[in-house]
Amino acid sequence: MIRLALEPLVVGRSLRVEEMGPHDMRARGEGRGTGRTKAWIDAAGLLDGARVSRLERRGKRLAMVAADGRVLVVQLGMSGQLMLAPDAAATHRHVTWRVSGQRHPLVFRDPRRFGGVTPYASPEALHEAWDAELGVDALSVTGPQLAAVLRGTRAVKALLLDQRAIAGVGNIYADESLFLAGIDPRTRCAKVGRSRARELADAIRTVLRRAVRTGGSTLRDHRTALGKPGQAQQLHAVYGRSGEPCVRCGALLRSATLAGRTTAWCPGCQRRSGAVQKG
DNA sequence: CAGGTATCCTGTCCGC
DNA sequence: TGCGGACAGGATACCT
Repeated sequence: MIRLALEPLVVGRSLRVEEMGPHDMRARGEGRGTGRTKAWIDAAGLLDGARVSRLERRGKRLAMVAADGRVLVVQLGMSGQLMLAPDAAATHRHVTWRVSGQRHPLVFRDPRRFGGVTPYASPEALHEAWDAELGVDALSVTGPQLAAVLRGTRAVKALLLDQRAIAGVGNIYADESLFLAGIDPRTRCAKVGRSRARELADAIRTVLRRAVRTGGSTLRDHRTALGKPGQAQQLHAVYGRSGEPCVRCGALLRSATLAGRTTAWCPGCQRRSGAVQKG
């Protein structure tokens, strides 16, 4: 979504770092302080004077690849925004780039500072890192690919949140995908058979494509790269609806903490694979 | 190995 | 109106 929206606005254009926020952000392998660390200044300033040749995305990470080979990856975390729009909020801006030929700057802002930027010396270095840290991209995951990582005793919900297994699924869309596939989030990975793995892969692609098409889920702060609220939250069948009746079967939706995250599901529609369901 | 928990931050909402 | 606490879209370090 963000990549699709920004691509026509920044590719082929040059960047100037116009402003840097007062705080440093997470830079891989570095701690954070209240002031600016050298790592942060190096990362945030990396694309100063660079011409953007393309944008690449895998999972939740977006890479801006410069014509001279420099690469800057942006991760938004929980509250991050990357936008080129007239109404980008002025607070919590961490990097502001002037984009040649564009009236409005490109802004990376993130109130909670869970996001960050990571510099790479080349596209090769970028891909090497991504291959090591990220699994197959969720927007195009296939049944066999998912089946290959569905091993072990952990809950399938935990696997969906593991970016090394599948890259790009977060808490909302993990729950929505499991609902669409009719799988109980507590199901152990190894209990998910091949056919259900395919159904889950289909569900993940469907849910994410829908979310991309509708601009993502705006619960509060989220905005598209053009500054508009998303609409995907209107499609939520289970996320944030614990206690309400299931849209499919009417049973009351349950919730529990799983893999450290609030998890909602329908006890009627979603079942554990394999053995007979038990309380 | 895998699960739970704490941690990094700020903003918002709710109950008192 | 103010205040404390719970909670939030993510990721990781560190326990057990």
